[in-house]
Amino acid sequence: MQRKTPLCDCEVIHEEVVKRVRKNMPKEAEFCKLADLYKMFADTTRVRILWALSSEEMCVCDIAVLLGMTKSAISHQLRSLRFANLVKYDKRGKEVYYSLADNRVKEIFKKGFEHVR
Amino acid sequence: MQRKTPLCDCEVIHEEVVKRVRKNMPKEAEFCKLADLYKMFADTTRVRILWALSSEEMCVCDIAVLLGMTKSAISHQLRSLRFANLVKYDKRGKEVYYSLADNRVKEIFKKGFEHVR
DNA sequence: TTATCAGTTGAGCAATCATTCAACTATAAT
DNA sequence: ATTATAGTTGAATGATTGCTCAACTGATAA
Repeated sequence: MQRKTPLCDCEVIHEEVVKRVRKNMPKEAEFCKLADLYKMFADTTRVRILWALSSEEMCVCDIAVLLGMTKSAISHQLRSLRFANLVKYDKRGKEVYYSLADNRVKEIFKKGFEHVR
Repeated sequence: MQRKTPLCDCEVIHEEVVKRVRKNMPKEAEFCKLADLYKMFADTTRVRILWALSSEEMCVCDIAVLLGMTKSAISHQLRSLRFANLVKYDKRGKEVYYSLADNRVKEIFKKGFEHVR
């Protein structure tokens, strides 16, 4: 994800435009965080997991059955989602129950589905 | 992005949960479209381009200068964004002016930034 | 204690992807 | 016509990523 700061290969054509846009531009770090957030929604498996958890909490096996995938694959993805603070987990006995960290996740979904349809 | 239909490696633990969730589950194609949409936001360069275009229309050179990248790199990304119907372009003389395809893009942004901050 | 099952983890692999580079098109200026 | 500039394109490359596999942890059941 790291990006070096390369030189551009052309002259400014509309200096005022560039200046104006740059003025309000969020910091690189903000864009990184934003991209990292959307990365979590940028994969069919993760998006399906998130959708499933937006209906109710589920354990890893349930999700694996639902999506027809291995526990390992699901667990790996849940790890990323946990890292991104999108899901929380709760170990009860042998099982681990996952649920959405907050309902802002649902809102992001909604916006997306609106656009897609 | 294609995904084969592999077998899961465990028994159902909560059959009712799985059934219930599966019942309202959107089709795979829907999730694919959603993931593809978010993929466009899942990269710092693209997200910065989209943000820039959400302020005003810009030509490729302007964007290249703004982001300190080559025209080629920018052009490649604009191509993806055009393919995803997120930007439109308008050739005027030697320059090509890009702008957002519609303002739903901005709304998606807003949701994202809300979450990140 | 031993066996079993839920879940995690790390290495490895194949696929995807962002950028570079060089060659190209098209428009404008001389 | 020639030259210069804006932009596009395709191949090549290095990095990232999603899944598999096998080994592991830790809790329950026998």
